[in-house]
Parts: sequence; structure tokens; C-alpha cells
Amino acid sequence: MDVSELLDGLNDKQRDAVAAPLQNMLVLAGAGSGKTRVLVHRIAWLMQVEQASAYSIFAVTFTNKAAKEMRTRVEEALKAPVGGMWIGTFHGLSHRILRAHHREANLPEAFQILDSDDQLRMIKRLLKAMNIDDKKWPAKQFGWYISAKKDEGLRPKDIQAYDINEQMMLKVYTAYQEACDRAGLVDFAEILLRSFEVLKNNPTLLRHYQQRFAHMLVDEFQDTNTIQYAWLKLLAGDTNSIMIVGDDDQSIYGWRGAKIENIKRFLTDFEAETIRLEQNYRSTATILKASNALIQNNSDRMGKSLWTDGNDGEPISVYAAFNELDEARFVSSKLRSWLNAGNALQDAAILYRSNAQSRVLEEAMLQEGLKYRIYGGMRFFERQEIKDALAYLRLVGNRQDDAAFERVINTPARGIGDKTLSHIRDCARSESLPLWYAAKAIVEQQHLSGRAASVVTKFVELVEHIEDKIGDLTLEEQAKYAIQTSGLMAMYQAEKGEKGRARVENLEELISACGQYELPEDEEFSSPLQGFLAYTSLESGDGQAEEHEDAVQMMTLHSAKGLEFPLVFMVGVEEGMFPSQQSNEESGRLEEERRLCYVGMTRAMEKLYISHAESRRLYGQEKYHSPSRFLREMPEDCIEEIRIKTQVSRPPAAGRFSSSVSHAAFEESGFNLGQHVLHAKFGMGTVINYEGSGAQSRVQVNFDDSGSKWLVTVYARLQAI
DNA sequence: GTAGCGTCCGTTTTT
DNA sequence: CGGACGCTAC
Repeated sequence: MDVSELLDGLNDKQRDAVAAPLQNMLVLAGAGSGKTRVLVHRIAWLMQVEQASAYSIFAVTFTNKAAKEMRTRVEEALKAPVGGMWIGTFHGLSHRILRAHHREANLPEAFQILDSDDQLRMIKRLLKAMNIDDKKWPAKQFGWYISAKKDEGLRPKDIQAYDINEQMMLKVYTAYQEACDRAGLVDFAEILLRSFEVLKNNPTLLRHYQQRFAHMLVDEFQDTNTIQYAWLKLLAGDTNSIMIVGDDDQSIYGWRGAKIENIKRFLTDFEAETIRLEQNYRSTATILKASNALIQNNSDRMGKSLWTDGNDGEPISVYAAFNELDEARFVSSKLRSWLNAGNALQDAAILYRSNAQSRVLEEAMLQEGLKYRIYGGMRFFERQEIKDALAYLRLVGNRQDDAAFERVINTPARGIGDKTLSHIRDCARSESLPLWYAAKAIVEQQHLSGRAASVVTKFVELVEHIEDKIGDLTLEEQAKYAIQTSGLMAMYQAEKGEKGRARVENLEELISACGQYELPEDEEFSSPLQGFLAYTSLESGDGQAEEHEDAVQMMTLHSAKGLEFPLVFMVGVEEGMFPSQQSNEESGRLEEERRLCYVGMTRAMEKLYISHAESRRLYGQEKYHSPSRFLREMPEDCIEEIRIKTQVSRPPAAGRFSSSVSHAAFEESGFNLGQHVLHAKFGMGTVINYEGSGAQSRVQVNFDDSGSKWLVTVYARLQAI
């Protein structure tokens, strides 16, 4: 193939990265600078120019979506499917190593993955058994502690507990790990840590992988945590070349262990060269100028400034809303015009700092008759009914799986109550047996009443029966059989209401998902079922079924990373909301908030609206937030303030008048904003209550005849704040 | 088991 | 304010 084809259409910097010699490299890739393109072309370059075999390529991402996109695009570039190449997520690839070497990892062949929900249940169970008051010691905190320690690569033996609090954490960590090991279960952090340890403790294995993966590539490197860094370093050894792509300005996951300093550490540890991708192909010059100015307020940056050879575009519009309802209405009315102008709703996104903010916006969309799609929330494979069904299948494959056992022992209800269950748990603990075997033992030893013994026996027989029957069935038939025979289907069919109907539908969808599942060819699974179970845990599935309806995209700023939209609204850009209250209190968190703002702004291609509300109902209380400091950090000439001119007139008899009023309109009404005006008559039966003066004026309008309270905001110039 | 009530708490999320 | 969770009374 002609090499030029790989470099055509790339800018100089992109070419430098794609055609770089075999050495360690950092590609500092700004938002919208074509980093995926570079990664994909680099892989093609390695194969076609450096004659690298597909087997020698190892590419890691954080999300399944990114991994999938990379694979498809590599195949497009090479015009052939690529077998043998390892492209996947940190967890996916680590899991693959664990599967291949489960013996060395001290795991049963059919070991299963605990998601965070399973993990929490497991901890709760342990707390009960250990007589720890979960009021005083919330299970969540243990979960957080355990994951954080594992992310740091720390086992209980590596930790010194100096205070009572940490001693308790450590005690539960130890017990939790023992329980997981006994049951053949690994949580997400364990997948990474265990895979790291397997490689580290088996030099032969390590050498094998090091020799194989001569070319390593890592995406979104700024999000790597300690264990991921160590894992990469171990695999890279002294000889392999590794190209990392990342953007320190887009590091927004520090709170869950990501170490932004890993980028700088990489430069020294790996003696790497740096290439900067600063040309942006996404946003207007105005948006970039404002984003650059904002992010310059952070310290310790690697340094990078985005530019475009495109147009300035429109200024960023800043809307000071009266309250959160007004803000939502503003957004919905702008979206209505956008739609009426012949645009697609799906090209627009509303970004907010926290999920709770979506509700008001949702209501406004509903009112305006605009379709919307909210990202986040419960994923398909995380749903209760799905997890119930999967638990049966897990237990069939691995009787040690205590988490699965606990989940289905009395689901559907079969009369196995707390008492029987605690007998089983006691026996399991004293004999160090998995719950399944404890249950069997307890029946044999006749420690149970006749009725309890018979229901437990029934359960044991049920699981064994399912195992007997499904051996020769297809995956789809296996799932169907387990869901039917277990009584889950009947149980959810009996559940009344919309909820029950949805659950039945989901179970049916699970069966059909089993039918559609294709066992990956080049990955070794002991059975299709095991492949499917891993798939459900590692790829929890989309929130909803892919809606092809034209709808506005609503999501948190975090979930917007990596996406782009012609039209973007950033709402709630207020002190206390964004930056969030706690980021202001905890040291070092402010810069991450600023990066989050930077991420949000750089999602916008053509037009960006930023709004903040002067008053907002929060936790049942009215809060008055000032505009976010981030707004002040954007250059004035990039910003246009919007005020909607509204004649102040007598409002309808009921409801809330929450429109805004311009200085002009207010002055026309005979009021001078330069002075305090208290309790003045305004229109028919209106009382004005004017608080404050100058920059942050607030005006309340009370209608004494209806008794309802009206608020009118008087806007001050933003620069004055 | 579960409806109903009271209490508590309140970023961000992927795997 | 409202959702999640746990406890109590059937």
C-alpha cells in the first residue's frame, strides 16, 4: 500500500505522530484535534511501514465504546479485519489475562465479576456477620476504601492502620477479600490488580507478553490511575515502544483515582518525546479563545493552546436567569427556535454539573413538546430483573459464587427466610465453605426444620436441574430455560403495573440478547455462557435501547467528554453549583472543576449558551448563587449577555411570573435603578421590594391582591460583578 | 413479604 | 424538596 495514503489529510503534527520512529511518545492531544485519527493511523503505519504484526499491537482505552470505535476504524484503514491485535479497555484486557492464567491468578475457571452493586451487597452481608453497625460504618465507605486501595495497588498487608477508623476499614477489607477469594469473585479494581500481580509474579508469563506486545498505545492517558500506570509500565518492559495520547486539561476523574501526574511521570520514566496537537477541527475561534483563556487559570499545565483556521462564529451567549425554571424555559425556547429553523434536535446538548439538575429541564422540554434523551442512569445489565436472571446462570456455572447465591436463594420467594439463611451463613463461615455447599451440608446434617429443609432442598435441586437441562442448549435457550424454570418470569409477570411489564420485557430482551451474542473469535472462553457473563459485567450495556428518534441530548459534563454537538447549553454555571460547593472547600479540586468547564465548552462546535440562575431551589431551600467565577475568566469580547426584554405588566391571576426584565423596561416604568426603592406601587396593586443596589440587584415584585409572590430580576452588567 | 411511614442525606462514573 | 433505605405493622 501507498504510505502516503496513511498521511494524506493529516496536518503536520498529526503526521509527526503517525510517522514517528519507534520510541516512547506522548501525544498531547487537545479537544477536537483528531487524536483517534492519529491513533488509528499510527496502528496502520506500524503494520504497513514498520512491518509490525497484528499480534504485536496492544491498544488500551477506558471505555468499550472507544475500544470498539478504534477497532472499527483500524479495520477501515487497513481494509481488512484485524485478528490477533489486542484492542480493549484496561478491564477487558486485564480480564483476558486473568482468564488465560486463572490458575496462576488463583481463580476458578468460571470466576465471576462483581459490579459495584454486588460489591456493596457483599460488604453489607459481611458487616452483619461481623456485627458492625452499618449506621456508624456505612457499607459505601468500605466499598470506596477497598476500591481506592486496590487502585493504588495496595493489599491489606501493605497497609499500616494508625487510627481506629482505618483499622476498621482494614479489617473489613481483609474479610471482604477472603470472602471474594473463597467465592471466586473479583471486583473491578481487583481485575486490574490481580492481573498486574499475575504478571509480576510470573516472570515467564511476563516475558511472553512483553515479547509479544512490541507496540503499545494508550488512549486518554490522563485518566490512568496508579495501578493502571504500573500495569502498563510492567508490560512495556525496557524494550517495547509505547505511545500515549492524552490531555492534561481534560483530566476530570481525579476523584476516582486518576492521576494527572502520570503524564509527566511518563515523560521521565519512559524518556518520551512530546508532540502537541493543537489545531482544533471542531469549534469556532471564539469558543476556542474563551476555552483557552479559561484553562490558563490552572497551574502546572503541560501547556497547550487550541487554534483553528475556521471562522470566529457567534459569541458565547450568557443568560442570567431569574431562577432554575426560567433557565429551563430559556433553554427550551432556544431549542424550539433551533428546531423551527430546520435543525435536528439531536445536534443539541444540554450539559449540567449534576444529575439532579436534569429534572427541571426535563419538565421544560415536556412542556415545549421537545423530545429529549437523558444519558446516565441505570444500565441494562444492572437492572434488578436482569441481575436476578444472570445470577441463576452464574450459580449454575460456579457454585462457589456466594453473591449469586445470596441473590437468588429466595428470589422468587420460596419460603427461605432470614432464619434459614443465617443458619446457612453460620455454617459457611464456620466451615469456610461457599454458601451453596453450606446449604447442602446443613440439609444433610438435618439442622433444619422439615419445612425449611424441604424448601432448601428444592432450591438445590432447581439449580442442579437447570444445569442438567441446559448443557446442550444454545445460549438463548439456556437463558430462556433458566428464566422460566426458576420462576423469575412468572414472578415478574405477576408484578402489577408499568414496572412489572417493563421487567418482563427486559427479561425477554435479555433472552434475545443471548441469541444475538457472538462469542469473540480470538478470545478463549470456556463456554459461550462464560463469554456472555463476562460481557454483561464488563459492558453494562446502554442506558436505554438505542433511540433513533431525534432528541436533545441531556447529560452531565462528565459524560459529555469525547462528544461534540453543533449547539451546546451549559446550565447552572454558578458558584456553589459549578464549581461545586465541595470543590471549593476541598483543596485542589477547583482546578479539576475548571477542566470540567473546559471540557464542556469544547464540546460546542458552532454555538455555546451558558446560563446561570440568580435564585435556585436546592434541597427545598431558595439559594442565591452568584455567577460562576469561570464566566469571569472568559474574555469579555467572546461573550454576549442576553436579556430578554419583557414588559413588566400585571401577571395572570395565579401562578408565577418569572420572566426577566431589562434595565430599559424597568426604567420605562418609572424606576431609577440607582437607588433603593422599597415598597413602591407598581402597576395595579403591585408592590416592589428592591433589595441591594449596583451589581447584584434583586427585585421582588409582590402582588398584594393575589397574595402570591412575584420576582423580577434586574440585571446588572456582568463585568461589574 | 410488603405497604406505608419515618429518617437521612444530598457531585461527578467506568469498568 | 424528593429519593433511597430501613423499620414496623400487618
